[in-house]
Amino acid sequence: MDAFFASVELLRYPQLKGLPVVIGGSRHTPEHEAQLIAQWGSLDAIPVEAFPRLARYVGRGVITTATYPARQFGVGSAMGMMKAARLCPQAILLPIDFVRYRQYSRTFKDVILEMAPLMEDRGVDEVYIDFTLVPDGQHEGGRVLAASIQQRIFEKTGLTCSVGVAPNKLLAKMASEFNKPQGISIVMPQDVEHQIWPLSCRKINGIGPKAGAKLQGLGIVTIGELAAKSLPWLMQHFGKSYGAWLHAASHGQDDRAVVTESEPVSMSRETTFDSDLHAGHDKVQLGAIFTRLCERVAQDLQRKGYAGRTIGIKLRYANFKSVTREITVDAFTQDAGTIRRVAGQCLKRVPLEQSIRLLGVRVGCLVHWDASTQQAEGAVPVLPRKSTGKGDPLSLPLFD
DNA sequence: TCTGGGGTCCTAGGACCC
DNA sequence: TCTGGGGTCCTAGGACCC
Repeated sequence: MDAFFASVELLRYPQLKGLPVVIGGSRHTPEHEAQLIAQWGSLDAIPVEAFPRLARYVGRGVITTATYPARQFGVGSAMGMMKAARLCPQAILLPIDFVRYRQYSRTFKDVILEMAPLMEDRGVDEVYIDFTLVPDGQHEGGRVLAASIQQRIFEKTGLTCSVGVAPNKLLAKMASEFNKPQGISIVMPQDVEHQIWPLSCRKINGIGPKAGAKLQGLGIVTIGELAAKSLPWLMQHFGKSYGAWLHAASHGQDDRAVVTESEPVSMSRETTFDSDLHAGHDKVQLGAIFTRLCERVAQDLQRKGYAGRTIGIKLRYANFKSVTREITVDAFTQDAGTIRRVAGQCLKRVPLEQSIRLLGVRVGCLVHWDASTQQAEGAVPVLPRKSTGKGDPLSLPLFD
């Protein structure tokens, strides 16, 4: 989806079309929306001058999305708000409304599922679609189906998206970036040399800041330069696994399937404080936040029907260094009190001299859970045996 | 310019078992 | 007097993605 969060906001504030708008910082609340409607009659009646500007923002947030006019100023997602404010102080700042974005996410994905049932969810604004067996999926290299998906999504939501069509997910993802917004790009295997090789390595999904910097240090900037390196050379510098992957990716090779079903591995809640807190001085406040995080994770587990037995915490110090601790217990749980108790044990094993900027709680090793019977549903992972095996005929040593 | 929140996967060492 | 080989699980950290 093109500038997804911002585009959803423009649907309710059409008067902001064409202007630099960024989403981030605070959360949308129904109360604030009600107040705006009371004041102006309707949301689309609010004059542009009345919207808050980025320049006024004070705090720790990051930009989640910027409209294309805002991107002209160098503002982009994941950028700190204070930096963005310097680059484009006049940009209009809107709070994040995840509830609404999820609704639009569900809608556009349902549109796609009607047209092409093999769809892999890649988050709130992105999917992979298998065109292979869809009627007309091969017409004009996929362009016809891509265009009709775009049109149906626009009819249902008023939102635009960009589509990349290619023989695998790696290339399709890259192709989808070529013509944003509202673009369609097709990459055939024989196009890799002239369409992919000139691009920066960082355009490959899976090469991030660290790998990108390491590659640059080795004199490799473009994908073509990466493709020119031998497999043994890459494995020598990046390890067997990642090296082999780099080699394949640089040649446009990717055999991952489109995965239509998946189970969650963990659920977590975390929060960054408005200002740093200290375990000694702010004990009461931290305790309340900690308990609240445990309650929220428990609530998430219960709502979605899961329980877990690995309970962990995350802590980020004022210097941005993070530590994690986790404990795996015998019994699965989705209970806030149990989570709080075990997470408390984790917290005891972490140094607390420094000030803290973030606290998080995580539950992993999940199973489907029936709250009424307090039992796992379906296949339960086998718990490791705690016994020494003494007296168990099946565990007699084969040799000494 | 100090950097959100929710995830996944990988690596590597140690415990423990046969 | 230093000592095999295979496996799984647990833990901590880190890279990366949306």
